Amino acid sequence: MGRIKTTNEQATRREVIIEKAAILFKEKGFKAASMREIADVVGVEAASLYNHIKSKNELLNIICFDVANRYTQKMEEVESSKLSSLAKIEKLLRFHIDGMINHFEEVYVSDREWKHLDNPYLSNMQNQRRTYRKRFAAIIEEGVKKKEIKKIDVATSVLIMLHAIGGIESWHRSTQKITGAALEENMISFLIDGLKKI
Amino acid sequence: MGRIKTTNEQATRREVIIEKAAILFKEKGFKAASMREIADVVGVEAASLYNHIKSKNELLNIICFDVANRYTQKMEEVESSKLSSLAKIEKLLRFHIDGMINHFEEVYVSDREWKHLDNPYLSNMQNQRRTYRKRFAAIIEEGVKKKEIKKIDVATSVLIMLHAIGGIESWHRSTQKITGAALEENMISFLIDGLKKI
DNA sequence: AATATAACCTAACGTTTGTTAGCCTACTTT
DNA sequence: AAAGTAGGCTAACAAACGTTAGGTTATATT
Repeated sequence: MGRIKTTNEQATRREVIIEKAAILFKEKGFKAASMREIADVVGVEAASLYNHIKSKNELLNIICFDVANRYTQKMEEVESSKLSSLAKIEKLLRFHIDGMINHFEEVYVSDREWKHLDNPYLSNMQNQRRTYRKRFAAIIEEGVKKKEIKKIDVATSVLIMLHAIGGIESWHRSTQKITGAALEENMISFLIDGLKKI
Repeated sequence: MGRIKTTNEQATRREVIIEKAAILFKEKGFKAASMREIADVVGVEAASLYNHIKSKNELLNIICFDVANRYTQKMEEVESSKLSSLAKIEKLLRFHIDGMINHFEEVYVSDREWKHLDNPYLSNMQNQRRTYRKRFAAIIEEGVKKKEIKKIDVATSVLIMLHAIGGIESWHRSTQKITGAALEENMISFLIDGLKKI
């Protein structure tokens, strides 16, 4: 069929495959997307993919942990900063929103398809997600204690915030899109206002 | 293996199959859940399922449209009521939350697996979802115009509200659960406060 | 120009998938 | 008790899946 074309940004053919896989996983789901389909999009026979990757599941591993590691790193950065609790939450939210806007496929796949990871990656991811939510909750908790944030149920707010951002998916699909920047401001003002003392 | 046992609530064996399928679709996703697994849970051989249903996809159809029709019906009921816009939104939100708490599997599957419907059901569902969001947005829009709701970007609020409720999934998984009723009140106060004029 | 290696191909494998055909058995109705 | 039917079984199917083996071509290195 021909060789895999690498653009300037994508150094290796491996990265091209991962990128195309992420798009397909997002559109059809991990299980429904086949290696033959990925190969088609890449412009190559299915067997040829195995010169660059070990397995279909490795593709999912890479995508999921790329995202998860970025999130963990950001959390560490934010935690060790000297910002107010409210400002910390805002920073994390903006990071999430930015991720959903600019690395949509990866983030979307990581969020919805991680269940199909196999061990030990699966339990690893479960831990990482649980830990992340706890650290997120701890920041809100601290804000409430310091009276920077109004008294709310912490667990419920975490749940709302982290999932609300998933809604950006429908922004991607919408025909009359407002700009990404505008969306970010709208979301922040809705979510952060929900935490502010009046 | 033995016959399918029907409890008092579940009139038909068909309904038992659908219920078990919904649980499995939720846990593994539609594509990853096999007819043989469903059969196992039901306590029967895979081939026997076809005495009660036409196909695997029919199971998904039933689950998805059961939910979608309930939502459409509720929307009609709310639209034709004489409530304020804010009260209408609250009623719809409470309905969503209640659905996520008390009909978790069905609602979850309907929301995340509808992409695997096949035509004409797929386009039907896409229309129904688009329409629902539009009607939801129209209520907020009206509330803003009548100055019952504070000036916000309507599209963004719809997106946040409808997806935030999806977060109840993580409430189900959490070990130290607050009660469903408490969760409902917490969510409502967060989301509705985001719409109220101060 | 000769050689080494990376990248691709075809062909095939063993599984798993949804589904059908044909038969047997438990229950219901008469 | 006899007959009818609903619900189950085994066996098998064709298609699709992820993946491997082994050979061929293109590119890079010497």
